[in-house]
Amino acid sequence: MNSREILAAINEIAATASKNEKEALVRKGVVDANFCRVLEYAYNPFKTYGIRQIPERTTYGAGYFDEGGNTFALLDRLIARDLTGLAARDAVLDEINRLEESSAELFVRIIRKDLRAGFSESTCNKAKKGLIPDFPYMRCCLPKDAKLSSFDWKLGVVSQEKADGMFANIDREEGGIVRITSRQGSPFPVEAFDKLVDEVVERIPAGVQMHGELLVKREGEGILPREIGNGILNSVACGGSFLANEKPIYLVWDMIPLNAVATKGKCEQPYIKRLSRIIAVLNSKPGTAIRLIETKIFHSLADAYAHAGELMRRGKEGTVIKNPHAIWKDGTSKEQVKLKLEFSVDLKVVAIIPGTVGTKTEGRAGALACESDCGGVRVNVAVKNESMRDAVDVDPSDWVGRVIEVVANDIMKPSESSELHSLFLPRMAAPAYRTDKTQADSLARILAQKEAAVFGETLKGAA
DNA sequence: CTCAAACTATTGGGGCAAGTT
DNA sequence: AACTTGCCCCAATAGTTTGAG
Repeated sequence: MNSREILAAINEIAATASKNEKEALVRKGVVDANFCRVLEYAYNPFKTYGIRQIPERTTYGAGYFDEGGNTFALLDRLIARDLTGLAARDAVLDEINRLEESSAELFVRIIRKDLRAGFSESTCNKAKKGLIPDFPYMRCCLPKDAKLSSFDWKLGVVSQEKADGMFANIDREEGGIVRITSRQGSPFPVEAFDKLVDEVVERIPAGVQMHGELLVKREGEGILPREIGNGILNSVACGGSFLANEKPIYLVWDMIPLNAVATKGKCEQPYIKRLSRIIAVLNSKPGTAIRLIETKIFHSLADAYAHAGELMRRGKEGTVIKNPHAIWKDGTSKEQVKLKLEFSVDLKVVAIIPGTVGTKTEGRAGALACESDCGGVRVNVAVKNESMRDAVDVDPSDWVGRVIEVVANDIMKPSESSELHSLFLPRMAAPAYRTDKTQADSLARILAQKEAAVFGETLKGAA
């Protein structure tokens, strides 16, 4: 297929509502090498182009991909950051101008990493196994999606700190190779983690993958807060290194055989058994960089909530509780549940933020810019749902000045990037503004709301 | 026929590095 | 030197189809 035919095929998939039919069409497409290549360049997470503001076409060409030009070679140069900044923008504009309309559209969709056809990486891999690299990961659910009463409270439910750092897999392969990777599969440079790697080789049996949280410890200051620690880890991930007085700490909570690490993979051994093994492994040889995350066993939900409350009062995010029988699987588990801080506040809408260019909300309302009564807190909150988006678009002025209820998980203090307070994970409580209230909360009241939520968890736990 | 699982798509904040002005 | 952009991490939630019970 040439690039014009490929866009036609993609648009046909976009026009098909049924997921099964989409998959069937993708299956038909992947027999073509060029079609595969388009999927790969669009959805392989390691192929990124370093350019978000894509220039507008200035002339109309007639070319196709790799006919009269070299589209994939250009994409490769962008991936390699051989072309960046204005040079990248110029080269992309030249290519858009060289291509005929459909091909140019396809080219732009690839750079945006979104073919806009209602299918993505997992459908690609169903159609052609291994086409897009993916990284097995078990997610927690929230209490509203779990059946906490079915947990084996009699045997004991595991309650662990929800560490506030950076998730990492550590693989110890049979050959002795150690790999540290992020949730998105990007490798951390092991050279920077030499002491941790030594400890893995020394203490951890071959053929396993551990799951845990990377934190940074600084001499005299202890474990650094998320923003600082993750900043250092981001820098190390980009080729930097730890200072002499800084060292990575790995708080581990799971260990599975490497052969379970696969798309839709499973490890049927119950969590309580995996946990015992981690404890046995760590106890058999001493070390300081790899530690079991804070772990307790409880026999009632009230006690589990009390533990979450205790950690929140220590400034932590909360806990994750796990059914002792929970298996490990790639996907969202209903047997491990996040208990974390959440509170709601009232904010005033000060402006409408437009939706992202290139998405279905382009040219429509995307989010509401909100402020506290005193102006000390400022945060953008996504439009709740489509009917609300319709309402905002019909009469934006009706929304500005209104008060909305916003649920959030934390308050971000002023920083280098913002002189105001902000909220972490803000979302609207309901798809409507409040009709009973015209005054927003002040910063002081918002801080108090958060404190009340922390205290409230304790009360709930004690009840 | 109902409900939950699976998947895709939209939105949020903070910090770093590299590019731009 | 100051500012901007892109990208990494951390997510929650909506809306759809599908398939299990």
